[in-house]
Amino acid sequence: MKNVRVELVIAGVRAGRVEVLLVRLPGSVGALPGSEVPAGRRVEDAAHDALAEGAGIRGLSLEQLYTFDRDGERAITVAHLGLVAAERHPPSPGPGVVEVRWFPLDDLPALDPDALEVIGYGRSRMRAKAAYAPIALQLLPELFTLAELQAVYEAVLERRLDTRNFRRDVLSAGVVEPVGRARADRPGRPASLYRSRAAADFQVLARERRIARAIAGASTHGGET
Amino acid sequence: MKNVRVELVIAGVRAGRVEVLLVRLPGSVGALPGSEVPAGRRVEDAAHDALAEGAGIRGLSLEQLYTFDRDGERAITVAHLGLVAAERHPPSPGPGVVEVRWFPLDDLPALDPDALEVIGYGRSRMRAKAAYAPIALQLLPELFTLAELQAVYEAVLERRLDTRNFRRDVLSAGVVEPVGRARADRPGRPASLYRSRAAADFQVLARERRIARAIAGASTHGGET
DNA sequence: TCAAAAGTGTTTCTCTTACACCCATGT
DNA sequence: ACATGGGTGTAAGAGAAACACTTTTGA
Repeated sequence: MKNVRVELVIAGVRAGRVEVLLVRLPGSVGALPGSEVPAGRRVEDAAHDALAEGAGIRGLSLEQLYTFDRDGERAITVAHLGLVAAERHPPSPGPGVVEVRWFPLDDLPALDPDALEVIGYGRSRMRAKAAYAPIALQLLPELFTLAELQAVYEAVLERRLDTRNFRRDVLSAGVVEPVGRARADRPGRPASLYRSRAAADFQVLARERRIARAIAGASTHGGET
Repeated sequence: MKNVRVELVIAGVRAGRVEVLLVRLPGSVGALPGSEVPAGRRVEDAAHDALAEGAGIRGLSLEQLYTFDRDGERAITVAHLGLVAAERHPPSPGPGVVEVRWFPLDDLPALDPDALEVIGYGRSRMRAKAAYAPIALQLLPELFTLAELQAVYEAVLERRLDTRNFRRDVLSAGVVEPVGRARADRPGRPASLYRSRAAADFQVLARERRIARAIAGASTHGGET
């Protein structure tokens, strides 16, 4: 018998940076959203509960990351990863939570080292997954421009992509479709909007690897060795 | 509070087939080695214990696979994967175990569906890992021929590799070194023996991907699309 | 008319794949 | 001598990467 906890790495991308959701509990520094798993509750359900209760975010699809067992005494922690469009999920602190906020990965507040390790796992998984699944589509609102899509990939993969190659590959993969309208709010030529063709089913099968590779792997632009 | 179990997928390769270790407990069909995790024991340590006690195999490096929580009531199961050279680890049944044996993946005995699912996870992980880490070196005895190495990859990847490409890639990757001697026990030209240059550190870093790809990806020979 | 972002094809190169014959030994 | 498995190089093709200018809008 052991105490079992869930912890959540909820990741989004904003302004070209990957961000994670952190909560602050009364009298403590920042931490990942999480909770104890009650005796009769499934671990995955408890993860959803913790996210809903701690940060007011519901209906996300969560993926198990790793099970940590640090000391053998206290509890084991089953870490999960969730990807969301940050702008569309303004988090609201639940009961017993002082503050919930997005923090860029490269500008995290003071955190306990275990949480940092969990975040590291999340970041790796995210990057690895980008290589075979169109995760960027989960990180954007329903309508987006190809430049925004590219920016998400660049943030996740931490390298610059070549625009021409990227556009060619994404379009020929057929995972997005143009909505035709164009923004005209900012200076510069307005971009056409697209939406994911995958619609509801973001779960990409392994045999669709070719598509995923196209969308993920689009070539670099003078990257390092 | 929940009961926590460990279960182990111990995989080897023999005669060109991937095999897993199964135990038979009194009055039950086959099952994966495993046990409850005692309260004060780390999960990973418990996994090593279960393998030592159930099958008499020690000192293996184990990798966490996934944490299963099937019903929410009984227990959660943290599954692990271990790779071994089957010939070098003749399993011996521990106390309370009727029989321990290697079974080829394509010829498993009656098993409960949960165990099959865990084995499926192990098989996927193994195949995926072969793409970026030289796992085949863990599946062979200390000295081996390149033909044996190739056979292991073919078993794990479930496709045939082209001998010339395979040898070129493996040798140019520099992960093995010739020991120079040659067997002369069977008919045919004796093969030179090699050993892993990685010696103790089988843990291959991500940035060595190029090497790993070389050893893993060596080209197909008229495989299917 | 200028600043700002969007959009568009072609060429080079590297990596992957395909392929067939001679060599060394045991019987 | 022959049967058996070991060992070797090259050429064609596919996929990845590099590269610069024109277009459309707001200010």
